[in-house]
Amino acid sequence: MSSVLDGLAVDPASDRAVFRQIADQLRSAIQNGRLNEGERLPSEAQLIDHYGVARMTVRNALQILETEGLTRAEHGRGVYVRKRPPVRRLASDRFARRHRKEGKAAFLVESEQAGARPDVDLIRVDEIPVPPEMGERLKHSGPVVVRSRRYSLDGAPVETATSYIPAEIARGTPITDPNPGPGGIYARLEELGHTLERFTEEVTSRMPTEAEARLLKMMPGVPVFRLVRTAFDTEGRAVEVCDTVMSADAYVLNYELPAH
Amino acid sequence: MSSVLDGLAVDPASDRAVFRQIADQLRSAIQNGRLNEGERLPSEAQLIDHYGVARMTVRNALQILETEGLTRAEHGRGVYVRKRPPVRRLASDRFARRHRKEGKAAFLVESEQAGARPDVDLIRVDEIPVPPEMGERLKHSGPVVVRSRRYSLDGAPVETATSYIPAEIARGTPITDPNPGPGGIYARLEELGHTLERFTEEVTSRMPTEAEARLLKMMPGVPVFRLVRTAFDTEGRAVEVCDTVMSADAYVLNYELPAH
DNA sequence: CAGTGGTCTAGACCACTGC
DNA sequence: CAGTGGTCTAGACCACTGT
Repeated sequence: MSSVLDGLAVDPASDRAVFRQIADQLRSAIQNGRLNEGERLPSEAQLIDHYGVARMTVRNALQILETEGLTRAEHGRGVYVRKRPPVRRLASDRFARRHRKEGKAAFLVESEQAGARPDVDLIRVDEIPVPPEMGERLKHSGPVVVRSRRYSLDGAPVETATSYIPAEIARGTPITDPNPGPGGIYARLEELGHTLERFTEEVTSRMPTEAEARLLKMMPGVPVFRLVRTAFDTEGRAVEVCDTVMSADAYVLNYELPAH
Repeated sequence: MSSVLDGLAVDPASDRAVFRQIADQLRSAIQNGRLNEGERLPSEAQLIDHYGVARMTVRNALQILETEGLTRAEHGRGVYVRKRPPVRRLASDRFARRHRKEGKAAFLVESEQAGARPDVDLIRVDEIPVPPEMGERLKHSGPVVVRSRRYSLDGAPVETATSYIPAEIARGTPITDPNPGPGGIYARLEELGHTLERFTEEVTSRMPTEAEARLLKMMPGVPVFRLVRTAFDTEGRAVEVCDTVMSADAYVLNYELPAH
């Protein structure tokens, strides 16, 4: 019976805790390919037998790997080496006007290029007093129209987005419809005379909240990107802020910076 | 004796596991300010008494909060609500030539603006065969000069960076010195005739490896940004790739995108 | 020293999966 | 059904902190 555990043992006298040593050995088995993506790890019972330790010790070791995002536990089935999901690469020109000409919103265009089936759900439109953070970004203190929605690829949720638009701009326009029409809300803003000139994006990363983990069906050990984009028109006015939370394992963000 | 636990209890009959209920209650105490930054949580013993559960149950609850980055445990002292560290905001024009004119490297300039004491250590310069990923980015297959270093702010490590420069460009120049001189290696590259025209940056986020967590002295539950920047000269040639790993709680990345 | 968290043992019962 | 991971109990000894 050959196994990934062959020849592996822990040193109870070591400074390093036993459960960390076990985690180290399983981690390197994953990293150098003795355990491949999607393969099952030895069961808890097997690890208990092999290392001669208590169940808690084994479970602490497995928890480390799960927290690092290397494995996922499936109740009743086993612990598996996690597969890396297909990633969505965001180009720095993804909001360029030429991509809107086709009458499609950014998310749909990119998904098709990536060969994945896109989906949008949980669409909600409201009018509320502007939240303080968004008021600062918009330099606006009146009410705002809030559009929130969730995006999925091949049925897996990857991103939630919430847009804030000053109500005086959006009220009574297709922007307040669940489906704002071809080209998305940026196309509508331009039709309303707010020709878009530039966007700023602010990117942070952290562990998801419980609510985010549930909405995005996230595995433990995966962080989120928070990306807040502000759209400015040619008069320098901020006309929209979009607050996006993305499962970080599904994204690569690309940006282009000038040298001058 | 008033305490944050006053009136809190768990429902053993609930679908939600007891340790998750305890975590939920502590989490909301943190989020709505009944427990402030830097304050100590009730000790394990107090939680055991209050909820009438075993120690493992309490520890599982505390582990959730630690994984979420909300608390840190200090051996022998207690469990504390984590303070958010000062963040470093990276502007999209941080590599603009005008910022080099003063003869300072980007990191030093930004740190001074932020009012923090910068530090660079663990500097290493080597010449090695190009690693495959970097070869692709550089479109280069020969040897490369590798410069690695670690940056700290006010004594706290925040970022490691490794630069790859084709050896035919860097060999025998100040780029191979531990201290490459005023303006950093970008200034040296321009003196060598490689006027820089643009940079691309690729941003991802994930949990740190063990080695990264150690080097950056990271708290559990904090992800890292990986930022890979490629510098192109006016002839369109990639002259440097810089592979950066940053403690995500210490950074906000800002980018500017054109709309056309 | 007492109080704290870190590690570990040796069980128990449960819910889920696949045969 | 047997095997898996999920939850929980009730202890033990240790290392670190502050008084």
